[in-house]
Amino acid sequence: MTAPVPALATRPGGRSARVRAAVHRAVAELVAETPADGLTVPAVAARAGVHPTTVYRRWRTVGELLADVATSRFSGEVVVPDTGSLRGDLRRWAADVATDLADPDVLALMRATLGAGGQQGACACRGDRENQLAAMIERERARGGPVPTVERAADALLGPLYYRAVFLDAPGDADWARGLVELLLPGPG
Amino acid sequence: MTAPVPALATRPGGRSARVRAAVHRAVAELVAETPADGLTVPAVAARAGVHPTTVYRRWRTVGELLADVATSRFSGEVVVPDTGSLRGDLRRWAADVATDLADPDVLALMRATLGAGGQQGACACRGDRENQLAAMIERERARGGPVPTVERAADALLGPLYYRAVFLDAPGDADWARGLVELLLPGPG
DNA sequence: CGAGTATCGCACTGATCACTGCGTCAGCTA
DNA sequence: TAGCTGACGCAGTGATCAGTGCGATACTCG
Repeated sequence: MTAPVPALATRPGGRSARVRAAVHRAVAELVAETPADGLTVPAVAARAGVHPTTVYRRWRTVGELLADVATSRFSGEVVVPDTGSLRGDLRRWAADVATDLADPDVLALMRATLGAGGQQGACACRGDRENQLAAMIERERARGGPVPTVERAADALLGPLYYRAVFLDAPGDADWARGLVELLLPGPG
Repeated sequence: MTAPVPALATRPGGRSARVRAAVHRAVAELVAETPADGLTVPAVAARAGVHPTTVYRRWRTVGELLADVATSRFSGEVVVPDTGSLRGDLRRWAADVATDLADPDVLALMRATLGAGGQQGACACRGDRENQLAAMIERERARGGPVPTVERAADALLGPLYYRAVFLDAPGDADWARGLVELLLPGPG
């Protein structure tokens, strides 16, 4: 958790960044294509047009590589909206998350990361979703409105969203995701 | 989906069943021990005291093997309670599921199955949890009580339960699981 | 623009894995 | 108890993978 990508800190620009991007793209493509396993370092390197040695050096194992890719993928795709009310923020945010999770490639990446990355990979798949949730709730609290706990909001929103995406074949759509918010927040819809 | 274990149908007793049990136990042990990946057919065979050829024949790939083990593991561990009321049934059932998911070995098996088994593995991890939920709800409906849809119950119960188990480090305890039921069912707690 | 340093590519090795005929043995049935 | 069928173990092969020095290259900083 201290330095997932030690190389990027010392030399951020130029070829290193290019190699990193190519490897990330290769991982995403291969995970989306291959059924499930079979994701090996030589395969990733060949797809990225990079020597396998490079991948072995920068990322120790396939699990760390997947966790790194997942961290990048699940951070920044969804932004925290600001509609003026907690209900509006959560509705838009939940719909965005649901849309993001509906992508089969994202799903494949998440499953592969869970399998190979262990606990670290699982946390990478959450990205900063819980932090975004906390930010929206905190903003509402600053406005003086009644707010649920972050824990409860995560149970009511992230739980169903991720459960459907990972374990069911049919990911929820945006309307269903917005409905989750109505169940979480009492009062007039 | 037609015949996950073709061998068991024709010759259920004796050595075949013994081999199957040994392989299942070996998979569970190895998944619990090894960090994440590295689960190979030779390793499983060696742990089970079985020749690798046998594993290759009965289960085509590691993914199918994991899906088979997960199906066995996640079916039958939790039974449908019958307390006389939907609330009581769900409370006990949710607590049982939470307790089951708190086992790190179960968690490791689930993550590995998700990673290697793809969609089939994901369904295997649910086991017959949704069917159990549907059974409890259907029984309450026969009693004439108000019931939520199975979909909503799954979102409110299985969603948080599985989300916490897989993506968070801290699985929910039994009290928290019972609290989920109170949020699902309106009225007096 | 030049020196310094980190990163990458190349060639190589040991080890492991996935997979296939063939003979043998155990379990079902009459 | 005897015959038959199917599952298992054995030996072996081609292929792939993980991991390691060494030289070359590209980026950063003074």
